[in-house]
Amino acid sequence: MLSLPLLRNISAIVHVTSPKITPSSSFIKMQTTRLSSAKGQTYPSDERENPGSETATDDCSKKVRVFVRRKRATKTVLTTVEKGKHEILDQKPCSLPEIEDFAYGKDSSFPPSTHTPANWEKVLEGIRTMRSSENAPVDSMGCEKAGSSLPPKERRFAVLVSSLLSSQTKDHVTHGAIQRLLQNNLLTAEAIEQADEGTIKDLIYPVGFYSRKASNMKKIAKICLSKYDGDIPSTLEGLLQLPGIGPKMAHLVMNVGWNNVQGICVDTHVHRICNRLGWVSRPGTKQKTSTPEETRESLQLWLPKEEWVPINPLLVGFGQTICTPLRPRCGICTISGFCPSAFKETPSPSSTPKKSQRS
DNA sequence: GTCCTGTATC
DNA sequence: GATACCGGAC
Repeated sequence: MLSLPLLRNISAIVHVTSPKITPSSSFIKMQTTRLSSAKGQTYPSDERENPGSETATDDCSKKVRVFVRRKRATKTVLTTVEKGKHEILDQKPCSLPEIEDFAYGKDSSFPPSTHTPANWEKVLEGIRTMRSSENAPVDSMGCEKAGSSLPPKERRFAVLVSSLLSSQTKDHVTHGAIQRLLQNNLLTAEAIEQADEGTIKDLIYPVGFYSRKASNMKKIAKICLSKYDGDIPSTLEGLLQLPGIGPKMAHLVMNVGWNNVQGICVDTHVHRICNRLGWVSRPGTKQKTSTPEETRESLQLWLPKEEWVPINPLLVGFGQTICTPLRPRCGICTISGFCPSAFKETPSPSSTPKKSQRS
């Protein structure tokens, strides 16, 4: 697991323009094969059924080219803009030992993304440690795991409905609603399509926005039946077409329902914490991102893909217990030394300092 | 009063 | 960016 930590979505192309550098060139070629084959690895999957979607998209991948000429080498880091078109992210001279470190996977700062924040691995490790001692609500339930004993198609539908119901709702409330739907055999597209909306509303009460969600469940069931043979959409685009399913839930469903990681599931906690840590910014600036979607795109530019799934529960739990929206507990946070926002009055979130208004 | 792993609409 | 959607817990 710890070998080649950063290379999962990186392919390396090494052009040796001069065969004069005998000691290193053959070595580089040998390693190139290994690096290239590391690309395209998909996230561990226990079920191989995923008709419409492609694993491991290239939209976050980087290509690294190392040009060796005489005694000088240049590293060029490219990112794929669209098919066949690349954009140069970074280009600078490097020494041959540097190339060897890269080839062996020792050099964790390479490729030198302009977005990669310093010490991010230490920060992540620190948060993991804090999370293992502190108990967060997110750990107790995990509502999206609902229906894990069901057949695949029904399980996926259960995942979709759980996600829909879980927004702005405590996990145990969501869990109860799912249990009631299950007991009434109302957790398939067919059943929901036939059921009365009022019945659904009563069963899912008191989840947040239950009325709107009951209505959305009916619409979703209809779409799943007419377009997907009662299954759920297997692509991000398809999921986003469903009423009540936005980017956060669409990525969650792709992750949990299809074992297909298309993007990071960014919610309010991930959004807030990444900005506090200075891990994300508006494109081309140092300003904070203003929406979770902007955060997702910024984070995906540098965070290694193997962290894309675990980052969510990690930061959610951290955000629920320590790095809270209002008055974060920087005093007990072990990574405050790395945090540019530590011990500062949080300026951004809903700051309406209407205190001292009393006569 | 404020908080809740959001989404859709204005 | 602001607001409605929803109600319960603290």
